[in-house]
Amino acid sequence: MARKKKILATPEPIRPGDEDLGEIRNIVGFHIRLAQGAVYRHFTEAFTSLDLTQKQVSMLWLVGDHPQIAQSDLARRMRMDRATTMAVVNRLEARNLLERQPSPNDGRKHALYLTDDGNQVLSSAKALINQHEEWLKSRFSDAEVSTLIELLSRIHGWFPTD
Amino acid sequence: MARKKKILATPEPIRPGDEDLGEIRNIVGFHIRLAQGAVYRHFTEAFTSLDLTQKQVSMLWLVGDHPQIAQSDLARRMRMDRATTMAVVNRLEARNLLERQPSPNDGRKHALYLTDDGNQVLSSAKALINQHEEWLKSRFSDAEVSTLIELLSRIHGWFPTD
DNA sequence: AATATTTGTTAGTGTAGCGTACAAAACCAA
DNA sequence: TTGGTTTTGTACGCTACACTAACAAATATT
Repeated sequence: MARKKKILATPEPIRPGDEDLGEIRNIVGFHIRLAQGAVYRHFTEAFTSLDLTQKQVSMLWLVGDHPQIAQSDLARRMRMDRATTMAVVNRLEARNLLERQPSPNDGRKHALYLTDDGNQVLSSAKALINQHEEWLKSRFSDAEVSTLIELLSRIHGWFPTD
Repeated sequence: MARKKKILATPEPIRPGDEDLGEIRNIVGFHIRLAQGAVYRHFTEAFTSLDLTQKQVSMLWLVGDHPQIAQSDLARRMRMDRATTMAVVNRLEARNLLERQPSPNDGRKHALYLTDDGNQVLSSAKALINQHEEWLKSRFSDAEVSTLIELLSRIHGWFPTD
């Protein structure tokens, strides 16, 4: 049930001679993928104790911010399809962090809300996220962080509102 | 064997009222993940005909640029562990795009090289990558592209050499 | 009322990351 | 040179997740 994870799977350190990536170093998508990988690994390490993935935390967070949200709404905001959203919700529900109840307005929808456990876990998760983000942001100035978010937003299509 | 993929799984369009992401919009990692997702989806669509993933193309590209490279070397450059690298190499080898041969210098290593098919597929892949990158870069000025690559490099730890 | 869309759901496929364990080759230290 | 350590490739198993396809119930549309 719980993920087996004892040691962080840090990629092996770069060695002299390994640095040359050839032409591929000019491919933006390649850099995004490597950066996401690095963030993913650090995130996973940071969340070993809570045993949560990036998607799971994002989902808890969004449900916490928007109680009674429907799965389809969650899926749109997280840019996932319904089937994948189902799987993540199922996992969180199985761990009693989140529950489904029928929506009063629309019989097709299920309203999602956090359980007491879910709220507690979300609080801990937010604390860990702050540490994780500090690790991530420590290499940038505030202006660079804003720039990075702005540039990334142009790719994924959502624009920061402040 | 071949992936079944007929229709791009574009996430459903954002609706009025969906835009509010709450506090999570300030999390850099969240934006990186969404951006990677958007790039991944466009990449997958672009590579439907060749039936290749981002990792598979990156691997073909690196092997093409560095013939006789060992798996462990590939893994380091792509920042993957050996087990995952094995899986990707196995898939490419099963499709006759890439082959292993014993390394003359080091009996432990296997030298990787592209087959004729692999070279041909890589050429097509590079053409598609150019189109894909155009799609990605079209929203940025040249200076912004450089900035983005530079900022992402600080995360994944590799610095562009030009 | 008939038709179309939305939503949740299940089932199945493919890709990927990681832990663990093992064997062979290479390297290093005494 | 022997004996311990490291590197490399490999196999097995588990988890996460993106996607397709298909279905039923509820709702919207015409």
